[in-house]
Amino acid sequence: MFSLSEENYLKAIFHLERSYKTGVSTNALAEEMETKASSVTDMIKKLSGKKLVNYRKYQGVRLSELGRETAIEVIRKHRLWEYFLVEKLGFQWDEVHDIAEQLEHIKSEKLISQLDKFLGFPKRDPHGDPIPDAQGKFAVANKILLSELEKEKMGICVGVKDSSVDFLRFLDKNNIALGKEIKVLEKETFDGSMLVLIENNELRISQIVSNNLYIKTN
Amino acid sequence: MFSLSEENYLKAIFHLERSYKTGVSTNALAEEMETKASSVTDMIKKLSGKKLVNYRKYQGVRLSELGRETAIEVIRKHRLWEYFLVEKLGFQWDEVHDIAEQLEHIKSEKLISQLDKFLGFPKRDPHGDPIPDAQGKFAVANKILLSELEKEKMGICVGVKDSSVDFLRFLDKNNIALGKEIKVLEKETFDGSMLVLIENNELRISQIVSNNLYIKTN
DNA sequence: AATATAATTTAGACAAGTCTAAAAATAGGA
DNA sequence: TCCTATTTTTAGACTTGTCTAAATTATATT
Repeated sequence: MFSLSEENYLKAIFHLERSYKTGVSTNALAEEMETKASSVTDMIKKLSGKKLVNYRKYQGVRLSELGRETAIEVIRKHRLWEYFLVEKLGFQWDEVHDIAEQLEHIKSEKLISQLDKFLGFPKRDPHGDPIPDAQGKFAVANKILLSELEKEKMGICVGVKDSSVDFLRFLDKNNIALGKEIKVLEKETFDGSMLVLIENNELRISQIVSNNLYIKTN
Repeated sequence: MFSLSEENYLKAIFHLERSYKTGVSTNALAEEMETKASSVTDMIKKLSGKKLVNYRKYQGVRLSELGRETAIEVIRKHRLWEYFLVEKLGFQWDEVHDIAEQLEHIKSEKLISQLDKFLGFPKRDPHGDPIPDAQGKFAVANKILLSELEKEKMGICVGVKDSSVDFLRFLDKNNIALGKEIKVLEKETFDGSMLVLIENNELRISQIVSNNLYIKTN
């Protein structure tokens, strides 16, 4: 249907649209795709010709309905494969991204529907991100950043914002994992750090970390 | 490491080397790859430059040691994925080839070793073909064509030579599957057909079929 | 051994996706 | 508003893998 490159662009635009509500700029897309702005312009024209994006010169791009559906389908595949790699093949959550980047481009509807069934229709991938269902519907977010959690309140780790290998390794090293309960003991105003309790261990956490960890409350 | 196209050529040369012991001809490779002879020549030059094949103009190609190892690694991946699709995801054996053609090019050593372990280190894929182990060793063949089986002798179906969808469908329709015991009741000399017994059913089989079905004896 | 036919290679072109360098458009500050 | 800095687009080139058409080499037949 669509090429590997086209799918990757659609995915990147989808993710960037959260921050660029009025349209994703060429430079932002170039940085996300680790390529040059001129290459982005070329590809945008192609996507536009295929009715996958809406584009007016110098005004940035936005996904069309078709483009959004396609992007969500790729994201669905990516997250299902990540779940498979962790739950069935015993990978760590910081090892799966690059492999899923390849697997997400395999073309077979039946493969994905059977995989979904085999995995028990999981709702979230190992990083806590929702897995779209076959109709493209996401589970609702219902999560806040740890940094937004008030003193003395508690919640459960449900996801990470930054899923870089370094950050995931840091979390593992400090025994922070999805599903674990976390309680805010103290918040320092001057540097934004906080003291938290996780499995009876007190831990001081920087603002950078608390800004990258999602918590489900109540 | 190597491109998708390069891997496909190596795999094709590997398979053709069984019939073309002295070197695989350009035309044979072109037919196998469903491309033109001139494209094959171009690619062979590239493979030769990468020390994957031995090539002298007009003399056909043969895999180098490196080329053979690479081809076997791709075949290992293909067959492990086929096994996964049938045994874990519930696919029929005639549906898996095209999907495995895509999955075989995913690059990750750990993915394959973990998949192998998850599947219980299977020795044969759903078509009865041996799955090379991590060192590239194949299980020994020990099989003959049904057409070579003598009257009154019996054996077990272990594989197919032609794994076209049509042929696999035909086998399913006639209740012939891998692992089933088959006995030759009669052989007709004039048309090569034979009467066989499979699960208490008598069945007349043409020579074309018996030439495409592998049997393990004793 | 000469010649016709078949197989193979070469030459030049094309599409996809990328790049560099230059041109054009936009945005922000005086 | 005008000018400058930034962003974006265009033009032309390159790589990979493919193609057609023509040239070359090998094979087979007499």
